[in-house]
Amino acid sequence: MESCKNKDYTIDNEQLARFAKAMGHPARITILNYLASMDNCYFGDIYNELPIAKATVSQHLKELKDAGLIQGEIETPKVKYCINSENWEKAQAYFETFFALKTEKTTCCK
Amino acid sequence: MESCKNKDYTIDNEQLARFAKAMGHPARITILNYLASMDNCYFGDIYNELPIAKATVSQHLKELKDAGLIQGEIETPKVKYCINSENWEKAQAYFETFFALKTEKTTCCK
DNA sequence: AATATTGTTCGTAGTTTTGCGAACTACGAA
DNA sequence: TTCGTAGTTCGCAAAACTACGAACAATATT
Repeated sequence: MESCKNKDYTIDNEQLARFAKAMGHPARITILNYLASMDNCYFGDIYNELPIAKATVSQHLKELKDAGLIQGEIETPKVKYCINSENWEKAQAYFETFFALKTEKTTCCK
Repeated sequence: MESCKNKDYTIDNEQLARFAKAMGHPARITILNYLASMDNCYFGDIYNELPIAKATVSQHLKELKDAGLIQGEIETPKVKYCINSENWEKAQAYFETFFALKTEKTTCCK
């Protein structure tokens, strides 16, 4: 019957997935938690919170930055990272909306 | 100086990352959206919502099931999927708590 | 018994992720 | 200039992810 399956994913679903993917690693959750609750947010501090090599920390930070959840600023000789508030709130709204979809539903199976 | 870096990730951070990772693909977000808003949730319906092969759909469903976000039930000859409400709420709470951490903070850089 | 329906599983291919050490950049201090 | 500090980038390896077609299982229909 070949039903019309040339659907693409919606922009919103892509964006939510992007945020979720960025959060999809314990190191990155730890980083975000740390940044969300601290004022001091230098690379070295973050590195000390994590059980991984600094090269790897740098990579995770890059991914979070690419996803828009954090931002960095050079403060020679250190690098200061922090939450990107604008996108943080955007992400929060995305997740909130997403989970709210379910609310009043009855379970459909089992 | 070898600061003590044998920290592990916390269980909560691991769990949140697990949920986030499961949500980290547009196909899986689409599936969850669909299941969260429908009562009919057979494999075929889900398959028709997605621009990918059924083998791939099956794989994504398996990942969501492994992460605990959905559950399936055989209703010969079909398979009925739905949200796992208990874990859905757990995930919702995890994300809510996570994002709430930031609230009143001033931006720490830039 | 042969067919059709509905999904799952297998095997495979290509891409991405994760992680590390080593090399590198940029700057300040000795 | 040489050294130390603070991070990033490079190159590599192993593992995980994404996707597909083909084969398979389980049941219902002809």
